[in-house]
This record gives sequence, structure tokens and C-alpha cells, in this order.
Amino acid sequence: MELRHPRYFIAVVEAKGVREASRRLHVAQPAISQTLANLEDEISVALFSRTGRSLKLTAEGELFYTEARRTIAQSEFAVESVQRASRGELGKLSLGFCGAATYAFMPEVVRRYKAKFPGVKIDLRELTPVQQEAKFAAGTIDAGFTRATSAKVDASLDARLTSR
Amino acid sequence: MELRHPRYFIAVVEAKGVREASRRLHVAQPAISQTLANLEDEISVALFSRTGRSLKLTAEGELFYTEARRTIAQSEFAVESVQRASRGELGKLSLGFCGAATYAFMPEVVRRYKAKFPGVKIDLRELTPVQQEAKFAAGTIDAGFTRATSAKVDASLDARLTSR
DNA sequence: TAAAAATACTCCATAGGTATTTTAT
DNA sequence: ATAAAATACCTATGGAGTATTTTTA
Repeated sequence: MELRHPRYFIAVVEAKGVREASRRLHVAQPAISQTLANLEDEISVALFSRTGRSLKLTAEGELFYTEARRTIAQSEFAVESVQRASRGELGKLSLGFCGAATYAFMPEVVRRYKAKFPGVKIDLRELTPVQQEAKFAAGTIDAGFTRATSAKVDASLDARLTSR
Repeated sequence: MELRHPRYFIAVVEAKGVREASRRLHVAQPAISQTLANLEDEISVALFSRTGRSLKLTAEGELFYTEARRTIAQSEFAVESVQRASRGELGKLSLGFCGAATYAFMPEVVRRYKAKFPGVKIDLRELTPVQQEAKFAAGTIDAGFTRATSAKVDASLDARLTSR
């Protein structure tokens, strides 16, 4: 079975017929009849009781309809979630910060970020400037807020200086 | 996307390489490389970081792996469940029975049936012989245990007479 | 240099199209 | 008579094969 099979099947059920499904899918009617026949043949179960011109779901067809929808939904979820992840809308963000110096703006920054990327789990770690450098180098934190005075500006770091 | 894409992807991840996946799937190596490339192209996400000869999953690839497995699992579940249903191993069985006369053997019959078809939900209804005929005709019950004396043996019924 | 993946190409299986027949309103 | 599904047949896209090149361990 390929996703084409449940896709067409679902369309036929929801369109209440092959013809209308054909219009909605922009696929010729015989191609859909064919795909349904292939599907039923492959799983060896009659999904429709075909009395000539009318299509009616069998009990097995009803069951397959719900499971087919779950299958398609899951396949779409798989793709969408990696796409969200790749856009940085999903995942984990570990941030280092050094206490007192950053309390002034961290809450606001974090709140705004969470509002924009609700799928990202934020992991905040209070670390000394020295610890931040080590954790960053090790990949434990993705970014850090530290004090300008402490960090000898390393060329390997993308650092930005913000005056208060 | 078709199921072929996650299938091959999963095989490559689990075989830790295209070559070995090719052997396991009995599909030529370039066909698999091609399918992976098509998949990554279609979803516009790099699933592997390919430094020449080695394949390594990206963070997105890791995520897609779990979701792809769920997709395949769900697709297989969809097929298997309708197949079980069509073999009568899954579904509902509504039985009518008339009290006193059937208490002697019903518990044993039902228990044995449940052991054999654990996926079938049994719905027992205590009904008079006359009610059973009506409910059976209406399709509310699938079968009934009644008294021989009461049922004028209708040709439309598949009745069996059991002496105690 | 030996392996593994990518690339180039070729082929054919089959998804999908057109035309037609069947069948039930 | 009409509309919908099935059937027959044809076409062409693309999935998969063979051969080869590239690449790095």
C-alpha cells in the first residue's frame, strides 16, 4: 500500500462517489476506480458493497476509513513537524545567563520568544560567564547572556554587546 | 510523499547506510539514494548530514525517524485491523438469549468465544423469543439463542436445534 | 585502494489518461 | 435517457535497474 490508496479511498468516501472524488482530486475517474480495486485486492477485503452504480461502505470500509484518516494525518504530521523543527519553531533552546546582570531583560526576552515560538522548549541555566563559555563550547547551551567585561571576545563566538 | 519514502528512510537509518538498506530491501542502491533525495527535496529539510561517504542523521532527521515509524506503524495497523475485522476477529457481536432456558450453556459458550476472539465485543441481550425474531430481522442482534417450541421455523432463518 | 554514496543513463512497470461499455436510476 | 462506475486500451512519467564516477576512510 502507498499513501495514494488511502488518499483516494478517503476522497471517495467523503465525496460519496468516484465521480465527485475524481473532480476534487483532479484525477481521471477510471484511475480512482482502479486504485480502489487495487487496494481491495491487496488487502483482500471488500471496502465497498458495489451494487452496480452505487457505492456503499461495508463495515470493514467504515473501519478502514477511520484508520486511513489517521494514517494520512500521521503522515502529514510527520512532514509538518520536521518542517517546523527546521524553521526553528520546534525543538529545544538552551540558554545560559548570569544572574543579577540579566534579570533586567531576560524575563521579557524569554516571554516574547515563547509567544513567537510556542513549540520550542526553553531551558534556562544560570551560569557564571566562565561556565557559559565552557558549556557553549561543549554544545550544552545554544546561546548565553553574559557580561561584556568578563568575556575576552573570542573570534569563534558570535557575540553582541548591548548597553543598558 | 508516499509510504515508499518513509519506508526507505527508516531502512537506511536502521541499516546505518544506503548500501546495507539496499541489501535488506532488495532494492538497488541508487534507487534508495534517489528516493531519499526526493524526500528531502519534497519536504525541503535535510534529514542527513552527508559528509561524503558517511550518513549521519540531523536533528530533523531524528525527529522524522520517530514520526516516520509512527506513520508506517499506523498504515500497517489500518490494514491489519480491517483484515482482522473481515475474518470476524474484530468487531461487535450482538446476541439475544432467553433467560432461564439458556443459562445452562450460555456462560460456557460465551467464555469460549471470548477466548478465541478477544477482539470481538460481545453484547448480550435477554429477549423473549418473539423479541429476538424482531431484533434479528431489524439487524439489532446478529444471532440468538431461543426455544425451539417458540420459533415457527422460518425459511429465512438459519436455525439449528440442539437437544439438551 | 577499497568501501560507500552519488551521478548518468536506460528501461519498463504502472499510474493516469481517453474512449467505450455496462448498469441502475 | 441519463449519470455513474467498470472495463479496455494507450501513453508517459518516474521508479528501479546497470554502469560508472566521486569521495574519504
